[in-house]
Amino acid sequence: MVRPSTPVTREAVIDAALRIVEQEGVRQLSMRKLAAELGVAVTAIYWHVGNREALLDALVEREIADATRIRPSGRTPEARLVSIARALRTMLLARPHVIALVNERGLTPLMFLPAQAALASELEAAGLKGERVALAVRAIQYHAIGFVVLERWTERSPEQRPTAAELWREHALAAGVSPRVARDLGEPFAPPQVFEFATRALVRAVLAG
Amino acid sequence: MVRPSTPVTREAVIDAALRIVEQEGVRQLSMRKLAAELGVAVTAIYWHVGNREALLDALVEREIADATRIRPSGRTPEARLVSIARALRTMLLARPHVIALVNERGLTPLMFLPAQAALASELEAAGLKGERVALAVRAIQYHAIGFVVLERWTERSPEQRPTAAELWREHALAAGVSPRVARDLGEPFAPPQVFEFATRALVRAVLAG
DNA sequence: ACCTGAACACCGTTCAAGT
DNA sequence: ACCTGAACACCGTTCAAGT
Repeated sequence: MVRPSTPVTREAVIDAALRIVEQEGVRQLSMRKLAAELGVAVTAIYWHVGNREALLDALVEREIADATRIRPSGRTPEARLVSIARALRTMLLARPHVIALVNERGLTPLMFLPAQAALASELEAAGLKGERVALAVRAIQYHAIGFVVLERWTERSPEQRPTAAELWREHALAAGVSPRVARDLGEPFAPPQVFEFATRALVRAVLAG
Repeated sequence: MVRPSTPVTREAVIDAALRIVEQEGVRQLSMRKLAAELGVAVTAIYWHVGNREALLDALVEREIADATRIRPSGRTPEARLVSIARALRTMLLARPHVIALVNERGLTPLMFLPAQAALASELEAAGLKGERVALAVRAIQYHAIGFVVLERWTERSPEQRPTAAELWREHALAAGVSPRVARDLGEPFAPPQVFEFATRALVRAVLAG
């Protein structure tokens, strides 16, 4: 993986680090590995970016700059609000490893400001007033972000050892749940479908007051 | 922190590890620190628990065994469903560091089975049928767990550098949001209140179909 | 300005050896 | 059965020294 004579720049270091972080996760990013990949001594990295912490700062800065502005689409308030939540989900799925880093660095408000503003604006346009607006903004925001975080978790985690299906086969009757529902819960589910369903329900309830 | 002559048992190792994990986080759990705390050589730990990974397995096993069964309370379906979500939140807040470990070890279905069963049972009792039941179970489950994960994140993260208040002071007008709402969004919020509001809204919408 | 090698204080883990 | 010390292969980081 050693690139012989290409001059190493700060940008190149950040590029390489970003690649490792996105592909293998933050824990796999070691200064020595990075140096090896760039074909320089470990200490050269330190000259360019300071240290590991500062390197992660630089990653985060770049990712936040890339975060696209949110543009609501649709004609009804419900559709427009759901479209914001959907955009939030898409943005987070495209930046899997960075969210935690952003948060550690205290830049979460900055990152989610566009989405918050869009939600608030739509909710006011839909007629919501007073303290209910901020409450509704946060409810939708937490719902969307929390959902995606869990969704990513489930994707990344290894196969579950007692399968959901196995568990539901054993416990269905004792739990007072019908066979049909027990079977459904034992099967894998499509996150986008659940996200759409839950978001739509939440938005509708929030608009109804 | 050296306990001189007390015999070190497997249980004592797990106890000490659990204390470190809950107080300082998983990353701070090092075999050497653990050994120092117990007053033995590092390698003694290995005799008792195998290795670091196996030690974390043991932690998780104990925590799952401690996870209390969920007992819905309240008279209306809405109240009972909200009470399950609330119990889920309480359980997770009491076990901050363990959720990620449980998930890495593939034991998530096992941990959340009681809550899933309780939700499914209540939703069927409320008259929901067919595929909508499993969909609703997952919507509520993801909502509750996702919310708490974010809530913990926000608590643990350092002070945010551009304050939400500062950001909202600058951007309020450009974003098309009223001064009142901008001020509200610039202030810190009470997670339990938002959780209650969002959960109630979601549950109501799910029950309405 | 940019890079190197040596060194320090940390890790997790293995292994032969002690009682 | 239970514990030790030495050793190995890893970390992040600093520093004096090179061009």
